[in-house]
Amino acid sequence: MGHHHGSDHDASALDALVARVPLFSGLSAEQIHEIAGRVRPRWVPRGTQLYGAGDVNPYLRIIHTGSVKVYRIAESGHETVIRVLGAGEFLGEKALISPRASDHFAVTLAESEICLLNHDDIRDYLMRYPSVAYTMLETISARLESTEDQLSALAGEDAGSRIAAYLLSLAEEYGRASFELPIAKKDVASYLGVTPETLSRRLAGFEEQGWIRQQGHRRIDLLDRESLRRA
Amino acid sequence: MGHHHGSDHDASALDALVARVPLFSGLSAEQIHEIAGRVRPRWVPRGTQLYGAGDVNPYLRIIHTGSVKVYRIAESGHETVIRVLGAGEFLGEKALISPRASDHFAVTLAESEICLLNHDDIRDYLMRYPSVAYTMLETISARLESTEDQLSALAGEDAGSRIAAYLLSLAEEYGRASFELPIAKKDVASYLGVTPETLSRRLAGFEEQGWIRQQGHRRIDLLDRESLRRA
DNA sequence: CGCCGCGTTGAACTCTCTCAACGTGTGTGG
DNA sequence: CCACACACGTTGAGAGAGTTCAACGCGGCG
Repeated sequence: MGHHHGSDHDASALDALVARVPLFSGLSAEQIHEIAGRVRPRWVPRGTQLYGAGDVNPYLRIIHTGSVKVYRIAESGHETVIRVLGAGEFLGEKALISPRASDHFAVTLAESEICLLNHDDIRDYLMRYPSVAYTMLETISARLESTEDQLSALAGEDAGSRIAAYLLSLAEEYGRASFELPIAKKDVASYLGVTPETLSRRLAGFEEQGWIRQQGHRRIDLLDRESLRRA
Repeated sequence: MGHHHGSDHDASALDALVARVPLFSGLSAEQIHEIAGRVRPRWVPRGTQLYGAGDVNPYLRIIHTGSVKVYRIAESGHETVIRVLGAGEFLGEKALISPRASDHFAVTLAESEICLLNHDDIRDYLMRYPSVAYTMLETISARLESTEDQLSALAGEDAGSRIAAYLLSLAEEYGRASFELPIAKKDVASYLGVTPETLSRRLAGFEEQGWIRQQGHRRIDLLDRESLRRA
């Protein structure tokens, strides 16, 4: 949409940008303005690696538009997608709290507008504004729960169940039975702890059963949610 | 050791108990005393279920002595041990932050002295004492990282590697090559995402290779860490 | 328009689970 | 204090789900 790659916001637009970030939702206009003064928004092209394992990362990153894939690479070389973050979400908080070298990777999945916040600044806000700390606690806690969900599903459910559950959760999130996968199938596969081949075969199986319909490589229609739920 | 099951602490002993909790390590003596006044320590027998899925849990629990196993049960019925908490650690914070019904279980693995803190009180401390919020953030963030570790290991490493890595992490934690498993083998198996049979076979294999030695059902000596690391 | 990465399909393999039987130790009650 | 019981742990054999390796078609980005 014709954005320049750089800071093309004037001061009030920047305030508005910061005000839309859930992490700062409890703050007053003055406090928002203070933070906006410390913030550096950047347009980042698709496919950019924000950081990798071993990097020291003195920034908290806030995603205004676009999306970011966070993943790990096990010693065996296997890549696991941990989560995908979208507009309003942040990443890089781990280094803020326990400043060891990061062991995960982050890459943009689409062109994204991302703000960088200095760790020292954020730590200052955490101490001065309890609502910021509390909101961050809420967010991290929700991530922990979701990661625990993935873990117990991986340990306890078979591939078909995990895939079906994932489709149902997408449908619920979008409020529709027809939707596009938010990430490439290979990333879905990694996120669900299966190989792309297995994902492909299971989806083909679901389609054969008449439970879903696939159009192109991304669009999926759920035709029989009840059967999927029982899968 | 002859403890009564009930509150057998006098006021100053209670202060000392609270002062030893890492969550409150940043607070002054007066602030500790204030919290101690709100706290109810309890002796809980081994094997007691603290809460289960579906329970609404208006308490943050702090473990003074003993240990607690936190686990989930997947829809398939499969039990997954998420983590084991020991002295100084807390549980029940999820309900505090997003008060939905809990979907996990907690049970004491040994007789434990546990404090109950009202959610309303804790929320109050979080807002008034930034160091409490910050320490909680540190803790939850470390748990998130450890859960992500489990997840990527489960998705990317085979059973032998996970077991070897677990043994090595125990040795590092204790600072010795000889140690006792902190939990029963069946719980270790669940934590590592394998069946007890597989764990037993792999440990027997390690022993056959001369990498470890088992004594009784709990004690393990690491004889060749380098080989374990390569497993 | 060309190319590379993604997705799909097939076939063989293997790791782990499942089911079953047996041994062991720990805690409890007589 | 001993006997028993039950949960835990071990070992064996068999089955199955998912992976791996390979080839091919397609489509989207440059």
